[in-house]
Amino acid sequence: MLHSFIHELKWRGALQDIMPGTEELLTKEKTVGYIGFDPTADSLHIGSLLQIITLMRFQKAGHKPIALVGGATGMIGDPSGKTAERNLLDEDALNKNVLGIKTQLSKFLNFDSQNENAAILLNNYDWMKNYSFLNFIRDVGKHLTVNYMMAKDSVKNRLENGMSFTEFSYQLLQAYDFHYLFNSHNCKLQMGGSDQWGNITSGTELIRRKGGNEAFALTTQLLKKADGSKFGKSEGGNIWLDKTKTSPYKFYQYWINTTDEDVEKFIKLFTFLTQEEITTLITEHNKDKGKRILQKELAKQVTCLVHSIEDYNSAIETSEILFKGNLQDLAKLNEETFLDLFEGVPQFNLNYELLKEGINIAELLADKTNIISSRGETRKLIAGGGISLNKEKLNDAELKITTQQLINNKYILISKGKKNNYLLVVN
RNA sequence: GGGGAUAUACCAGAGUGGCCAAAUGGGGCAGACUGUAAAUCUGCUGAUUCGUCUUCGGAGGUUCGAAUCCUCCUGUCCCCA
Repeated sequence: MLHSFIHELKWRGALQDIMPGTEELLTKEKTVGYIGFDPTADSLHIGSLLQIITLMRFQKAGHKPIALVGGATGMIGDPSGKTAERNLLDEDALNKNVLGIKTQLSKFLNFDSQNENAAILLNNYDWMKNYSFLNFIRDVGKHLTVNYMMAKDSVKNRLENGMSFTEFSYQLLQAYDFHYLFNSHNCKLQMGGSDQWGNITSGTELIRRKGGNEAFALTTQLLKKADGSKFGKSEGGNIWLDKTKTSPYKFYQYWINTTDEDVEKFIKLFTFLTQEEITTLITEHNKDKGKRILQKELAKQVTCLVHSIEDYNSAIETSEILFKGNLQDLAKLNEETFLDLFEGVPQFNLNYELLKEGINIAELLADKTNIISSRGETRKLIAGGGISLNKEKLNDAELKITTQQLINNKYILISKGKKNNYLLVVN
């Protein structure tokens, strides 16, 4: 059981860098390992999902995971991968973010203390808050040279345009975290995305220089989509794990839309299906790619992991109606089902009086709601066949919308293109 | 401190008195094809009551007319010291 972790990361294509000796360590003993999450928002997004899953695999392989929330490091801001100095978060926001992220993380790992390898959730603010600056630079700063720190990519890339001392010190803080966990929790391994390699090795270096001990590191691939765009973004922004920020429907849609080119890679990275199961799926998929077997399975697995089977089922139902349904299907639904189905669809409330008189479609979409940014744009879209009302394509840009168009005397479904749906709720 | 260059829409980048709401490319959005994929092709991409109105770093000015000329200011880059 213990030997399988690295092997698994490898066949899944997740492994980027690994420090020599790491595999031996993991084979030899039940290891404590950690990954840090900085509280830059009150929810994690799917960019962090791979790290969460890595911790889960780590635990499943019999090791003991620590999920570290960076309440302290989050106050500083990690310069890795950033081209410009960032604004500091204020304390209130930070506290809120820490709390949100803690709640999320606790869903994914097994914290049952009955288990020998129960996960632990820690916040580095707890050991940093009373550490004085003077003591820190004496105890920690003395062990790493500026020369060493400057050699890191995260710093080098910023020398041209400047970087505050604050961000420069980030790697020291992260290094100290590792050192602290090494001593307090016997944590010998730090994992993370490949952009964290520099920060992580600062940690192993600190552990070596300060106590003469050996610690280990591995990083996972930084994901990019086949078209070069950033993974985890859609036109609406980040895909969040929090369902109030990204509805399970939208979440499901993100995964179902994975291109053929990416889907094999993603299903290996983001699911817990076995190698055999995945091989079988790939074979099936290749027989008829039009069936999108891999996309469907990927979307199912990830939606169930992050949300729930119920959320997955309603995402499917909503998708069915939105992509294959027609006006009759919509009209058949009773109110409760209707609202359930469209829970994940952006909604706008309208006053019934507006429709009594009838309102121009362009005014409705551009002024009364912000579905489309301007009236001119709305007209152009309608002229190009890009707008549907209750699943029926519009061709008249001067159309008056009245209560006649309401489904169940209350709803109007607007579609912009094939994939963007909006529900107008009229009261 | 001295000299020079440059600032144009989401980005890159042309435009150097009227034909400029501003070429072209990328990106984005929509349509066709398809499989809610990719590639390809087509249209759109400042607002508008379609008469106009606001826009080319900022503020003034010249002119019948300014992205384009002049003055000042600001930002960025380069060279010399």
